[in-house]
Amino acid sequence: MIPDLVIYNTLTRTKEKFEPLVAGRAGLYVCGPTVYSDSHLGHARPNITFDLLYRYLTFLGYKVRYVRNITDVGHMEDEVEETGEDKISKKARLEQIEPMEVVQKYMNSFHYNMQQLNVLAPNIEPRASGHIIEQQLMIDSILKNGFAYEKNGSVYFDVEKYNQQYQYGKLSGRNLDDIKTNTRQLDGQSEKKNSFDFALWKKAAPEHIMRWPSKWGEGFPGWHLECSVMSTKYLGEQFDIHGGGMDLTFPHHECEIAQSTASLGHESVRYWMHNNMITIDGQKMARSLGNFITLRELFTGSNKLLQQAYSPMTIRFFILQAHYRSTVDFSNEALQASEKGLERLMNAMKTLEELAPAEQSTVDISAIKENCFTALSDDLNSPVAIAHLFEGVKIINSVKAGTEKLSASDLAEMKSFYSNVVFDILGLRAENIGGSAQNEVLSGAVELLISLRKEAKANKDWATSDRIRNELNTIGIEMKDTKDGVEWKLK
RNA sequence: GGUUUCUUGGCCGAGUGGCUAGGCAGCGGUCUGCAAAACCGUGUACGGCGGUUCGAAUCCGCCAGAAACCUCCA
Repeated sequence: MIPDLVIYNTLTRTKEKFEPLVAGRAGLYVCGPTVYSDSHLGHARPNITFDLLYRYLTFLGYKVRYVRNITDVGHMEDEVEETGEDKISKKARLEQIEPMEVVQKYMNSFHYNMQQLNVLAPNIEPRASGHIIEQQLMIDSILKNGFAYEKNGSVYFDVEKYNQQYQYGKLSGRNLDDIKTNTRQLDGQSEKKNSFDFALWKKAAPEHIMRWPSKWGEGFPGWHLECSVMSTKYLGEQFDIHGGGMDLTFPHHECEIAQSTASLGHESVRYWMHNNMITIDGQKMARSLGNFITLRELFTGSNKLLQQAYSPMTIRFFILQAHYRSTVDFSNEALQASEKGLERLMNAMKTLEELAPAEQSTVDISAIKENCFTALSDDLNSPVAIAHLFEGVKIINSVKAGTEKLSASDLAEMKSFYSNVVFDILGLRAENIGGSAQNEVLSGAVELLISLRKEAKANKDWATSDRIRNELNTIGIEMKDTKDGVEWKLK
């Protein structure tokens, strides 16, 4: 009853049915972060998108191996830094600490942010610095196959030569002639045969902190090599899905294809998936543009652009409410809308647990279920799946109000369906469960105030009852009278 | 300049050759000592101009505007 999963393959620019290389198993590689500063909202997108994919594949019964790398060698900053030092060593200099200390610090904060967002850990999280030997071996094989050349202690990929035999640019829809006429001339490129050649191994300048020995001299691996190496090491020379941000399509993923092909004689990736960007005022949010909001700032509200703090689940829901291949524009209004929508959904989840079964159902729930899975199977259309969930919310609330009825079996089906989709697949979780706050002392104190207020209300002493509510509100505890008693939560 | 893509109601955001996406806000109502919340109901939009078609917001062309990539980037 769940339709076949169809995913959009950047390579063919069409939606294709997902057919794994090995029946029942799925191999997934996703480009992870370069850990040199705090993660921002933009980083949440691919991680949540591919977390959804991972969760959905798992739900569909695949045994998934999910590999997501940590880039801890650093990428070149040719334009900004004429010295050509990499991001990590630059940051290390600024903070006067070891490069690996920078890496550890921001890797930890990245992991923490991902946990907050309920992003599952990958099965393998390889680091570029831990695969220097493997990278050198791949360079060897590319050299041996004649698609690279050494110059002054650096090794470059020979794009023109590669393009004679294979097709450079197939992923991003470019051809070499266009690239030739349009590539900007950059400094320090005299070593390369052509400006569009890229480094496989780069000789380390004396001041460059991160360096490893090699047969070409001390240096460090090129920008694109780690992914080719680590994906095939852990998933095989050919594997199912490679994901990442759209901005990585060219040159990063294009170069990955070239490296793997030049080394192995064939491509490795069967389905390329790319998530779109998060924009702010219509422009891409990026570290380099300086228009980013870190996840920590979002969760605490400490950024001038933010009118309030937004919880991790609000951020997750916000991202899931847009299709992963569309841009999604940041705004306080949009996030507040997501916050309220999520609250409505989660309240319905709670209500669902409390519903009493009836003899017979007065509504058909099968359509919602089917529509929801149809949407998810259609290239992970989470916004449409969520829309169908909200149709169910209406039913749940109507049952609670007594205008509709659900049989015991339908009710059980609804419970498992909502739990599957909301918790397991979309990866949402309940937040702000006030009454059962972790802190028992606080709970006890608030319960006492609630009972005092109840007495005041019984005596129609509105001044006292309002005072308790208002002053708690000032302190940061929100108290609400509902039909079923008093609810409270930390704001 | 090249490559790719986008333009949907007050805001966000799906989708589609003919059948109300959804959320938020607004409005009306229910509930309530008050407040807040919650719940129910409610909106007929697809950049402009042409073309194809019985019929287009959906296909084609042109125009306008925007973005991503071409340079590290999620």
